[in-house]
Amino acid sequence: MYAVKAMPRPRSLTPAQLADAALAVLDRDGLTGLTMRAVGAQLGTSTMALYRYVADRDELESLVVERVLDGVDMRPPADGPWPDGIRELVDRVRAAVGAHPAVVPLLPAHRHRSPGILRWGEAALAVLTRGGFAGTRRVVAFRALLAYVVGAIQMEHLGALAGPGTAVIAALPRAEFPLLAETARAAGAVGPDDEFGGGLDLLLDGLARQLDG
Amino acid sequence: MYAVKAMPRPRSLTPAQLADAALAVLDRDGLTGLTMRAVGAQLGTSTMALYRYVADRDELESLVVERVLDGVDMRPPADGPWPDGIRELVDRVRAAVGAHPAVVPLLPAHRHRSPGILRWGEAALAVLTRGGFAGTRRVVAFRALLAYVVGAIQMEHLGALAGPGTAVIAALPRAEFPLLAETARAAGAVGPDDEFGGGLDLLLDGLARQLDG
DNA sequence: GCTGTAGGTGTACAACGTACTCCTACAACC
DNA sequence: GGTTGTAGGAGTACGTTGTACACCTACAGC
Repeated sequence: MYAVKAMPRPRSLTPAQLADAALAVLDRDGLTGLTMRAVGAQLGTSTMALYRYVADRDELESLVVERVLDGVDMRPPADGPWPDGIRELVDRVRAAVGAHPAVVPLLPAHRHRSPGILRWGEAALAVLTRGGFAGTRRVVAFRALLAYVVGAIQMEHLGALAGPGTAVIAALPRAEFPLLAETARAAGAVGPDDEFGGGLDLLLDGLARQLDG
Repeated sequence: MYAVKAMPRPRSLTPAQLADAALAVLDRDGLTGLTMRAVGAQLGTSTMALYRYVADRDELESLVVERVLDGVDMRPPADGPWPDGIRELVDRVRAAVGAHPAVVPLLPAHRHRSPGILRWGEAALAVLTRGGFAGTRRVVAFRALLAYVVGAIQMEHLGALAGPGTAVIAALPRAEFPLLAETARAAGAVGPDDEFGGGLDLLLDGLARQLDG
């Protein structure tokens, strides 16, 4: 292996450039616009050149997810009450994802393989552990937190009740969905941050109560 | 309009048959296998005949979602403590979806338009209202509940921590993700029901605490 | 310079959603 | 019971997707 006869042409792209280009396409044209051809055009290369960097479209999506999560500070906040630490961690991913809403549909599918999401999980577990959670309780707490965050972020970017989506529901047949219509109207006074944070607080309160009891 | 000259050939399919066929394809071949051609073949009709019943593939998916939710009892439980009512409602949808796991990725996108999901929301709001929630609090409670349910169901069927997905995480590099690895091992002792229900209980505890305080 | 390697390009194909055109079968009339 | 108008169903065809394959190309090392 040490006596290599010749070295090939060096790569003209970095994975980071590829990820940036794909993210740019995603931000501009949405998830349906994220095609191999579009990313190739964005980079000024052929479509097939991308396959020297990723095995398939799925891997390209992974690259995008990772790129969005790259800017997130994944260090667990070390001081302060543990619920504040969780809130901080949650807010960081929420902000990062909010800057690129089109990645939202990709998150559930890439949840297992994404190093970024795994690092976030590790940080969240560190905070929970510091708060006193261990064993089965920690498993359930962690999963509940993840479920809420995943669900709430999706709700937020697929038409929140507080937001443009409200109008749709407010126009529902009153007779059939009286409570939904009423709730949709009341939701106008609740901002996305209050909605997201309020739900998280409910979960954190439940966790705190479990620690006490 | 009353003197119609001739009546056309009657439809040979019912929407229900179409929904059943699509659901059968979805169950058998997964979401990627749910194509117009496959559903046409399943029904023994041409592909294009489907377009007499649905405008496009998206509408076909709506039909499938509705079919899955059709069997769910959407009447809000009228007696017993309100948290038990919520648990009951949540368990019903979870069971229905669990019988057709491949629909899970469709749920977030169809959340707004699906009459079935709307009816579920109305029922959940009825229970929350009976429990004493109103105004802004009810908005936040409802949204938090929905976020948790949507998120938890997706986590459950896209590889739960307690479940087959555990193995993937348990194989993580220990040095980099010590807590995740440990949690994955501990998760082996937690069944999916305990995991799902435990998280829901945390949220319900938070809600109950809010009502008291 | 020569050369071997891996990078980049172009072509091609199967499968998808669906627009368009034609044929067909039935209910309502004489 | 034949005729007819209507909407349903079938067939064909097109643009777009991911990607397999075969080819050419440019550079590091001799």
